Amino acid sequence: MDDKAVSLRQIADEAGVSVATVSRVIHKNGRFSKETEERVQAVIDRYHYSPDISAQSMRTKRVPAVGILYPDLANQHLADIVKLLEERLFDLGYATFVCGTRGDPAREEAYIKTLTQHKVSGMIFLFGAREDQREILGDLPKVYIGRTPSYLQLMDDCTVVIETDHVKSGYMAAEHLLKKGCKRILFPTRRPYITNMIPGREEGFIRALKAYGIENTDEFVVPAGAMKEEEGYNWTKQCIADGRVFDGICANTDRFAIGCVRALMEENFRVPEDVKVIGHDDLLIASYNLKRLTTIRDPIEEFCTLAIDSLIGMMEGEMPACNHYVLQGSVIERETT
Amino acid sequence: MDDKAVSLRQIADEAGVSVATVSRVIHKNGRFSKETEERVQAVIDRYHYSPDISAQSMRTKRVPAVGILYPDLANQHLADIVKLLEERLFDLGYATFVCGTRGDPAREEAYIKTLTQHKVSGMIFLFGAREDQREILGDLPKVYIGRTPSYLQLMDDCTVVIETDHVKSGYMAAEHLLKKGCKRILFPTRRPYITNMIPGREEGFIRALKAYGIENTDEFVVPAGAMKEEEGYNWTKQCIADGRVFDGICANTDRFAIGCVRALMEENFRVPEDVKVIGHDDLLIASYNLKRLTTIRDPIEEFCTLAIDSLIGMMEGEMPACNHYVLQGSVIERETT
DNA sequence: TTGTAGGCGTTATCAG
DNA sequence: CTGATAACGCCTACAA
Repeated sequence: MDDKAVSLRQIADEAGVSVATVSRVIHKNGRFSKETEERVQAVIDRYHYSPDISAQSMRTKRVPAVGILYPDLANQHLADIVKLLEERLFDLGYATFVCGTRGDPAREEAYIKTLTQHKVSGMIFLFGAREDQREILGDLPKVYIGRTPSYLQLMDDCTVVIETDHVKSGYMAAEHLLKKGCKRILFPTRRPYITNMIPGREEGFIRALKAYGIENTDEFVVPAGAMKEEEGYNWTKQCIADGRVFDGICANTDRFAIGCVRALMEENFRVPEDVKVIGHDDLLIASYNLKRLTTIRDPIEEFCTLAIDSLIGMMEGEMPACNHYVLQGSVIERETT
Repeated sequence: MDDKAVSLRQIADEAGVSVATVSRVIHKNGRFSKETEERVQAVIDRYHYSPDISAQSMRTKRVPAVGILYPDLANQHLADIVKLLEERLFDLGYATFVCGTRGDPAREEAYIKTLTQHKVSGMIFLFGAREDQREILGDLPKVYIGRTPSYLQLMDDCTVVIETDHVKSGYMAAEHLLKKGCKRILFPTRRPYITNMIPGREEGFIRALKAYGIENTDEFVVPAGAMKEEEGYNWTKQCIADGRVFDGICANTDRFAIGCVRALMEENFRVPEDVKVIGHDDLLIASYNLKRLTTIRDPIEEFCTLAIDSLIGMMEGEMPACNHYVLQGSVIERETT
């Protein structure tokens, strides 16, 4: 009753049928009698038989596995998503390969090549497909979460994009502060732009300001560097040193926002009384900070559910019902606003 | 010059040699002339040929991939390790499968079965192999990081364990506080014990107290629940409510410690002046908290380097030079002590 | 040093 | 409904 090395052949012999029949029974392809099925199934169960993946993939050109590509797993937001995707995929019979591209196009390409060689059944890109890989990937099912690759003009039947409406997110963040009474909200903007950034949020921010009667929006968009704690801290200190007057900060990331809060408190501003701060991402870190951070959260569970459903569907040959989902983030109000 | 469907056969034909020769050249098995090698290699390069993994694994029973099993990727400590391992493995030619066991033995077993079916070349267990899988896994190379499975009595040539000396860690944490002048340090202990816990730290804590002349250690070990923020918060509030007198807390995790700090500040204790707190793990969250948390950090880079080196070695047929590495953590001093 | 040929475990085609 | 049998692409004795 040992699991090792039982082959289709042996099952067939044991059941007194041909390999073809066993194969049919396994794949429920019909064309076998009820009676044969039972006999074969019994033997399969008895031996705990399951097909050899290598042999299978040799003919089918496919392995029951998918690859997930992302810039960096040390980013908790991404780790959370990978976790959800992987666990769900496993339950559905797919193993998952992970690929930390570091946002490096060369590395991304290498990963794609490797995944292709491993004959994955599908791929999921998280926040960062750089190059146009449509040629190489052909009609392999793929899902892009979080961002629409610029080259993806028209959708085909093998790709689905799931993202949040960043303009809306930016708008919501700003509006949250405006409703709390802020009159002068600063928005740290990445200059120069990098692919990774989400300009939509800035646009949403500006729209919100205008909607609330603030016209000179340029004054409130202040260039910043990267979007980590360090930069948030320095940027805030600089704003203060420059004599800027403000009562709100609409940060692009929680990590940046956390740096802002620290700087503000060091400079004896009260948060949220003097300055309100809102972040983006809802990292764990956001809820256990200096001040629990108010933030905008992406609906990652929904991301993942949609992604898996779409991907599985495509991998099973269906056409995606929709190939561009635009979801909405939500405000998680805590102590900084 | 397209990459698709070039087979050994075609390369052989193109180069005017037999498939055997091409295979030998690829695997540098010797038994071919310098001249032939060049000719063959040229064709291989020209076609960007690389062997079909499925076909290869069908004979070799091995796929250039390893599986990493861990309880939960939402735990940042684990995500950090997975990141390091994966990126390194990829550079060495191995893809990586990830498996979130949720600490569930049944799930773990299912993952192991799947990985076996995929013919991984090795496995890495992070903080949590539950069952004795030696039977099933046979002599597959495996590395356990962070914890020695209880059943692993004697080491064989296909398994390596890498962990920190938890007694030492507990000792260091306590000693750090003692040296800072703490006289009454509390240690939250998990009751009842769960597999996941690391009793060694408690022992180290007790030893440190005794070494510093404190004999009634029982008084300072206070039962707690899980080791998250919530529990740390409640546990601290309870200690205060119970009228316990203390000037230090030696927490088992950063997350617990963070809850402690929050509770302390709410109760108007000054940190670190009135009470000093030290955590464990050095999560990102630790360095951007209410107060930047002093903590004990495991040498995860070293974990990963050793793990990869050992695993790769074993996968290439070498015997591990050492099969039980016991490393030391280190104190990262910040604002809470 | 090089080539031939068998087999790894499946799936799929094509007869019965 | 069922059974031979030919691929699939590679590795590796065994021969030459």
